[in-house]
Amino acid sequence: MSDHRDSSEGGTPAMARPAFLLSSLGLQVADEFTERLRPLGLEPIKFALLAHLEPAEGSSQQSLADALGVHRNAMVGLVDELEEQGLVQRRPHPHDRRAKALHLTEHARELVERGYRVADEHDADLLSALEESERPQVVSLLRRVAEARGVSPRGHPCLTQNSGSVEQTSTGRADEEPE
Amino acid sequence: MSDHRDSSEGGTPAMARPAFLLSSLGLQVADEFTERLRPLGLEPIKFALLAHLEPAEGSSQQSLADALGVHRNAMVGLVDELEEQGLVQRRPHPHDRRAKALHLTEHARELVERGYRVADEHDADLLSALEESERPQVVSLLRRVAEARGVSPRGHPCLTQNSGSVEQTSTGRADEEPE
DNA sequence: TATTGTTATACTCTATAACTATA
DNA sequence: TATAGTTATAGAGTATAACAATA
Repeated sequence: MSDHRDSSEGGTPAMARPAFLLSSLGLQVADEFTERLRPLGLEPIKFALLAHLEPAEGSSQQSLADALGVHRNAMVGLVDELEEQGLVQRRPHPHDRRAKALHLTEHARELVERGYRVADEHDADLLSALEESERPQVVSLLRRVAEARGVSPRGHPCLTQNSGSVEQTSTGRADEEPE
Repeated sequence: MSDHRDSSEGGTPAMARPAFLLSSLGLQVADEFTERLRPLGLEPIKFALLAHLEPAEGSSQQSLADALGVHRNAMVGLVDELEEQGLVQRRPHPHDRRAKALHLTEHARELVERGYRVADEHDADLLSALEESERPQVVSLLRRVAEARGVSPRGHPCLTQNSGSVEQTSTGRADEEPE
């Protein structure tokens, strides 16, 4: 099966090139996670939002946006939709009347739980072609590569939206809002 | 260094999840390749086009589009730009007056050569954090995972454009045009 | 003066349809 | 009737700017 025409490419077959292999696999994996999440009515970025919010309820949109690496402008639409889905609520912020305190609904907490299970299944299926003993090996090797290259959770495909504002920000840093 | 706040995520830290690790790394790698290719005046899809054309000069736009997994509509713009860059030429096709036979210029052949070198360097740098002996290990492990999941060069991020036409195609198959 | 949330706008990308000339 | 190349258009996604309320 599969038409391996890669040998026509410049000496090294494409699938023997680490970079090509990694980027191809990475995209396929991201796409598949998106599909697995779809039945829950969530896109990856929305799952990430809910998951980040779960241990930090009451956060402002701005601080959540910072944590996710998205711009606050994009945050508005995300929260709009999640609110329509009955997953988050915007409440007045106790310490800052400009801000909205975000809260999860009970339904959302269930969804986050299910989302993590989907991720667990995805992870398990992903490496199912390898021997039990080999799985921690790849993860460890990949992790070392990722660390050496400064890959952080923040740079994730799903979270890649508008994160760099050119607006006039003098301090350049917003502080955490507790509780 | 790096603020590892991943431990806040549902039991398993994000960077310990194979799927998250792979998709994050994959995106970063793809982005970096794009950057490394930029000085050549090439985007990945254009490099792929030239590289595919190199051992198959005289191909029609349609057959090249099929090989790359892009739609022929998108092909037009790509070839337009490559022609403006003085990298490809559209000549009359010897056997089919509807088609254009694509040919590389001498400059393009040099660029393809340089592009492959960029890819080689990228591959080398990518795994430089690992021991010599570990590098073929990751590649082998990843390749087995990729094969088990049916990941082919065709599904590459760079090549992901409009490949599914809904137009009326009865036979659904175009034949190769030699020489 | 700076920041939060919001809205509107512009810009890029991609997908689809439709046209022409050939087959 | 089907296919190669082309063009135009529509839609999604993303980035930027600007505004009102509040700090």
